[in-house]
Amino acid sequence: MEHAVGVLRDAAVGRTIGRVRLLHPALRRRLSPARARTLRGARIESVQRRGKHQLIWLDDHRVLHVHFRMTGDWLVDRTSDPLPAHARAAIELTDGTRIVLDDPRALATLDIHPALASPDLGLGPEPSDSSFTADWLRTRFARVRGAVKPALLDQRTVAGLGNIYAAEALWRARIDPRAPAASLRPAELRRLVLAVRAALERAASTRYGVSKSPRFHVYDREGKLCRRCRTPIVRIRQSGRSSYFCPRCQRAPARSRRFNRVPRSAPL
DNA sequence: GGTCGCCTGGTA
DNA sequence: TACCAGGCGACC
Repeated sequence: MEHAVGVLRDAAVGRTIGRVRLLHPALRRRLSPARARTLRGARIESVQRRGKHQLIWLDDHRVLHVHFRMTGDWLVDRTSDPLPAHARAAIELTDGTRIVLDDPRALATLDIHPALASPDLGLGPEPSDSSFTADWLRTRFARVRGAVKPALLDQRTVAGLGNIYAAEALWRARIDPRAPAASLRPAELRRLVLAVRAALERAASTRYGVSKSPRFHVYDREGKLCRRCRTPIVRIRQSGRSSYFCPRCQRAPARSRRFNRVPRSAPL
């Protein structure tokens, strides 16, 4: 994401939109071509990332709001070039630059927000923000009945964390993805904060090929050996998504096991 | 909370 | 051919 935003910023800021082409019916259903036409002549003032969202601020104070979903990316070329195979939208600038939304699965979204209405994205803190703390997680998770992994994927908990890096972070923090979110102890929450940051920093550096170490510790490693304890990695399904974890070094917290135990006084 | 549908492409 | 996919909103 950081990379994509940089590409967009370099190509677009300070330039003027000539036209925006919507090249896939799903995008045209969401944003009418007539509305897209109103972007003509707008100057791009700045580009901002919030979580997985990209906000393109225009000089008329409207916001062009882009979300890549699964497979979106930017390709920058020239208006005169042939369109790439999976071009779903194209932002043509008056200087001849073309910013192509390349998106094989065509799940990315484009929206225009009216002037003076800063979009409410419903996001929690960025992982790097000082407000993303163990205390914040404790507050969030206290109201959650379900497992920690789905709770961590909720963008209101932390902005920008996806399925892969949620799995990676839980592995780093040695937390069972099935553990009830509300059962996590302070020490685990502190580890989780650091682990989320570490996992995402790793994601950013991998993007540039800085790191030579393997891409993932657990994600997509079903049956392969845990890098810490050599136990085979397990894949399960949680809220419709794959979760990968090490059944040995990501144990459910001791406290939740105690909670689950039937009290001695309870009748059988 | 969980499941489905959106879309298309890669892989077994 | 079937299943899988890094997200998310609509729906139960």
